[in-house]
Amino acid sequence: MMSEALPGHAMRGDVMSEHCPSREALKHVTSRWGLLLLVALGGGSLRFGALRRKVGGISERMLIQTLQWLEQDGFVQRIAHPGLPPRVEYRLTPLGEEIGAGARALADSIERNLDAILAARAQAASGAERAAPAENSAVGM
Amino acid sequence: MMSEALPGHAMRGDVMSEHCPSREALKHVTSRWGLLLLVALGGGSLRFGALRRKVGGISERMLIQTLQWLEQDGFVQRIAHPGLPPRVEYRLTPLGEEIGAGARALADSIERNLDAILAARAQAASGAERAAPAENSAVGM
DNA sequence: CGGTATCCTCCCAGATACTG
DNA sequence: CAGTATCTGGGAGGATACCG
Repeated sequence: MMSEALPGHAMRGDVMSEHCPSREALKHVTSRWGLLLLVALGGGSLRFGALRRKVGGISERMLIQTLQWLEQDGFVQRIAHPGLPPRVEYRLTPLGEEIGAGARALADSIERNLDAILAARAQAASGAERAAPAENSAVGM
Repeated sequence: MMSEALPGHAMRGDVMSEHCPSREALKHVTSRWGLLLLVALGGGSLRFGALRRKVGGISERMLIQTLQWLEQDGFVQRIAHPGLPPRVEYRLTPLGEEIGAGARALADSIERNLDAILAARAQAASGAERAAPAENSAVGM
C-alpha cells in the first residue's frame, strides 16, 4: 500500500492501492469543483464572492463544501478579516501551490487540445453511425 | 466562452466557463477512475485484465465505461487482437500522453505529500474538537 | 478474456430558506 | 457578504448474470 512509515522519513502514498489515504485526497482534488477551484486560486488569493463569479456554474453550497475539503487537506488557507460586512479570503498554501500547478497543467492541456478532443468525439460518433446505418447526421454534444 | 472558432486556428477551451465543452472532457478525466487509468497507462499499453489488476478497487463495468469515455475523447486507443481468447490492449494516444503527463504529475504530488496532507487533516480535526468540546470525539468524514 | 445488459443503491450536488 | 441547515433527485458507480 505504501512504503514503511519510518519516523523521520516521509511516507509516500500509492493512488493505485484501493485503501491508501491518498485516494481520499485525490477524490477531493478531482471532485467536480475541486480542480477548478485550485486552478482559480492559482492567480492569487480571492474572496468568496469573486471565487463564485470566477468558477462558472458553482453553487454557494458546493463552493463552501469544496473549499472546506481543500482546507482540511491543507491545500487552501482560509483568512477571515474581522468587521462588517464579513470578508473572507481564500488562498493556496505552499502545498496547494504544488497541487494547483499540476491542476493548471491538466486544465491547460485540455483547453489547448479542445479541438482535437471534439474532433475525436465527432469521429467516434460517426463510427457509431456506420454501425447503425439508420441515417441521422445530427451530432449532438 | 472561448475564443473565436476561426478556421485554421485552434480553438481554446475555458474550463471556467459553465457551458464550454472542455468541461465535459474535464469531467471524464477527473471522474473517479479517469485520472487513475491515465496514470496506469502512462507506463505503456496494458491489456484489460492487467489494467483491472493495476487499478485497485475498480469494477469491470467502470473500467469499460471509463475507458470508453477516454477513447471517445481521443486519449486512449483500443487495439483488439483477433483470435481466441480475445486480447485487447489499451494505450495512450499522443494526446493522451500529454493529458496523462499532467495526471501523473498531479497524482505524484499527492503521493509525495501524503504525510503533509494527513497532518493537515489531523490538525483540522483537533481544531474542530476544540470548537465543540462537549460531544463525542468520533471524528468521521 | 473481454466485454454487455440489468437492476439497485448511495451520495453528490442543486434548490431553497435562514443567520450573523 | 459569507456562510449554515434541510430536503430532494439524478446519476455515478457497484453487484450480478450472461454472451462471443
